[in-house]
Amino acid sequence: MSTLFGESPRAFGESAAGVGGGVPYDLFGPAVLAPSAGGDAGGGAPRLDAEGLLDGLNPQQRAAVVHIGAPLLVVAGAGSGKTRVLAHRIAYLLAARGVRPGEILAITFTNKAAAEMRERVGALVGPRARAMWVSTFHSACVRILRSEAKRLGYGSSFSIYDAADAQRLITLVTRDLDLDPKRHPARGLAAQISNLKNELIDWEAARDRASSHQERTLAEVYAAYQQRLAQANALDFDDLIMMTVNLLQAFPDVAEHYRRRFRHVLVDEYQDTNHAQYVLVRELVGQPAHADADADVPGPGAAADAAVSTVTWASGAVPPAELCVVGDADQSIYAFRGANIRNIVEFEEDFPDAAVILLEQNYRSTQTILSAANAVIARNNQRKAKRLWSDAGDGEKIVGFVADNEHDEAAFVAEEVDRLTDAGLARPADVAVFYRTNAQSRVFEEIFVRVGLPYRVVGGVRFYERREIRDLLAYLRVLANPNDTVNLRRILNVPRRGIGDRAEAALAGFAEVERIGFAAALERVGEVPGIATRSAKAVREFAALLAELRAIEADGPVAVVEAVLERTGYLSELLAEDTVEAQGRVENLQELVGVVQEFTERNPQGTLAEFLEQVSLVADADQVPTDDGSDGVVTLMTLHSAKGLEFPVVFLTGLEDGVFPHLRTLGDPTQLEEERRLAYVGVTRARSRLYLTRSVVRSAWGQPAYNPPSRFLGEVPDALVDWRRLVEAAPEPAARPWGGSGGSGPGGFGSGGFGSGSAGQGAGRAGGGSAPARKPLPNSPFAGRGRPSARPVLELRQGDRVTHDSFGLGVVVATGGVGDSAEATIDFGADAGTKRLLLRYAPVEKL
DNA sequence: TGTGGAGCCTTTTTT
DNA sequence: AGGCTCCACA
Repeated sequence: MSTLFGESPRAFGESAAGVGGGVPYDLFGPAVLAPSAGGDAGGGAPRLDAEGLLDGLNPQQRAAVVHIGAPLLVVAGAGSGKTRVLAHRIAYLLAARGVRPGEILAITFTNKAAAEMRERVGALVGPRARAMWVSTFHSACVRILRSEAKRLGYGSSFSIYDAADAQRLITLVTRDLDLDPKRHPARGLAAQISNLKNELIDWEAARDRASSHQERTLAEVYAAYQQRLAQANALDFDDLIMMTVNLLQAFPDVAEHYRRRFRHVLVDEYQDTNHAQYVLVRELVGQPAHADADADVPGPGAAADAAVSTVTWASGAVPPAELCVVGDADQSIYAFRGANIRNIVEFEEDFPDAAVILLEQNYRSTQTILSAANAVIARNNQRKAKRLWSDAGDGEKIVGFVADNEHDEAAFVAEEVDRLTDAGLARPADVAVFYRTNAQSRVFEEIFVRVGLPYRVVGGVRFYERREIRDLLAYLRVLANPNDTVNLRRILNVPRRGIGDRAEAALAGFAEVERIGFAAALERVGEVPGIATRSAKAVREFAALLAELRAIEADGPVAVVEAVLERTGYLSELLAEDTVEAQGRVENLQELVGVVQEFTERNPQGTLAEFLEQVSLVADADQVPTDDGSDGVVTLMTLHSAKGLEFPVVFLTGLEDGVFPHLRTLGDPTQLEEERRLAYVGVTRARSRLYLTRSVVRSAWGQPAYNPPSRFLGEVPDALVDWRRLVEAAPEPAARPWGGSGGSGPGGFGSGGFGSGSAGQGAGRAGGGSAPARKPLPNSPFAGRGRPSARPVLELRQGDRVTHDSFGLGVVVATGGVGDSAEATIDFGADAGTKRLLLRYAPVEKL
């Protein structure tokens, strides 16, 4: 096969250290595109021994596997073998209960989880597993929507818009509506619309319930946005779920079709479901709404309440499918994007005859690690009691380390990995480094590159979000769906071909007036008023280029991709640039061509549209390196990406109040509890060795900040931790020795330690007099830079009352940062709202 | 129409 | 510190 690059692209699994992002590993496995034929394929599967499937399971696991009938909730603590239970339950259904594979629908959140489930089930039941639907919420919905799109007025080749596409389209909409982008940032609007969709509130309902000016504007944007999506034959991520729900509710025959088909619905990570997903599951199961179901749901209003279930289930209709959900409320870490912990907490109210099985035995970690996890999570108030235990013994103590600064912290991690590998105690592949925010990965990368430690960053600047990749994909999407306006406008002048903003606006205006699509307007440039002759010529050439590319589509995805790169001049422009950066972009494109080739090899009949669909539904968590038994690489990722994984050695870094827990959550007990669950997730990823590290100084926004130790550190019992290094007392007033007297209370905040600690220190620095006792390190952000403030920075604590020159009276709800970067979140009441202010500048006085 | 610099805002986490 | 948008200029 001829490639544009001569050499065939390197396999992406082997990217060298430093290649961040990357491509998900098993995205195009044949099973993903397995024929959707129902029924019992592969009759030659091994005859399953039902009893054998129960071997090696503990009594609770066994109960979950054999449970029959009523809806089942399996509360699965971290490491309690839930994937095993799900896989065995599915196999057991086939072996002992005569269920046909086609009757099974198993839903996960990530492709990786789906792939793993598919593999585990496949190992138990053989090729018959192919006939099951084992997929993510989103792919399952896409599959349903593709076959039923016509009913919703969509073409079956609809595009899927990810968050970035959605935001772009919203920007266009706000421009059309003449909204001030400062007052109405697309990002915020996108988030709000997403929230509405997660609550199954469509634009009409949003319009009807809008009571403030803000809400009316939002509804207006929502309506216009939805109209534009329809014009582009596109659905955004949230639509995939909401539209499927709408479909099932609006067309009883469709609902019945799927209910007849799926007699067993299994849902993984149930604690992460949002309202829309919850309703989707109910609709699929066909669970009859019990008398007071509506009353039970503290939904976002009448619209959502009414949406809970339209299922009226009379005799003669399909009986409800068997439902089995698995989850752990303590690992709910996605409330910020609409996940509703209520779904799992109130499962028994939703399904009155439900059975609940609790899995508390952990097969992953040492008791030391579990005791730490239990102690931390116990501080959360609103939770059902659950204590993980293990018979694996105590194992190693947890190692604590206080670094001088973030570079020092990263160096410690690198040295420690080095030490463990030299001693034969671990391979790089056994090690994971976790942090709260993606930005924190950089320091680790710098050090790892320097010392030659192989690593891989999961997430961060994602492969599919790089500009060149998005550009190329935009071309492909336009070819697959000519109405995809957002992507068409993206590539209109990429690479530069002389079609500027002005020409674009003229085309858009013409399309609007003529009520035709943007693509159609291109074809009629001649009639567009106000367009420069030169631009019109460029547009004609561009339209011809698209036609030319479209003609190649029949030759398969690989040919199309190569043609796009060549004939658009995209590649030659990059090559001509001759910079390191451009070279990197070329390599990325090369990698994408490799992905397309791989897709084609695995799916010889695969179309461009199918390829794009796979790509759209990729997530960060899907790119975790697989352990192939080699030494592998160290994995760097955020705590969120870490869920569901396990590593023999885990470094939990950046344990500072303001970093983790994140600054934005400090003032809100509910959000703090979510942060604590995140800590719980992080700790429970570790099998045998856990490191907890923090840094005294950390540069953020180019400014050094002293952050107090994370409150979570104080929640880990002293006896479990071996502090490898503590810092002298100086920068941290002795108010709170780490691991000391229990830290702050449950959810406690500002009770002593934290407030006084940070404020006192702030005074020390800001006053310019008593600098921290520690001398700056050569590479410290302080080196050679003394920058005392012009005036002492105000010391504030939570609860302080203040007055602001323009906002008036307020109350401090949270503080963070120290010295020049000290800031406070202050609630100024109904008029001004809550503001986050940099105290160095803010005209605030303490009362 | 394209370019370059100044100034801005950013950072939560993402299916 | 870095990436992006906006504005002034070629």
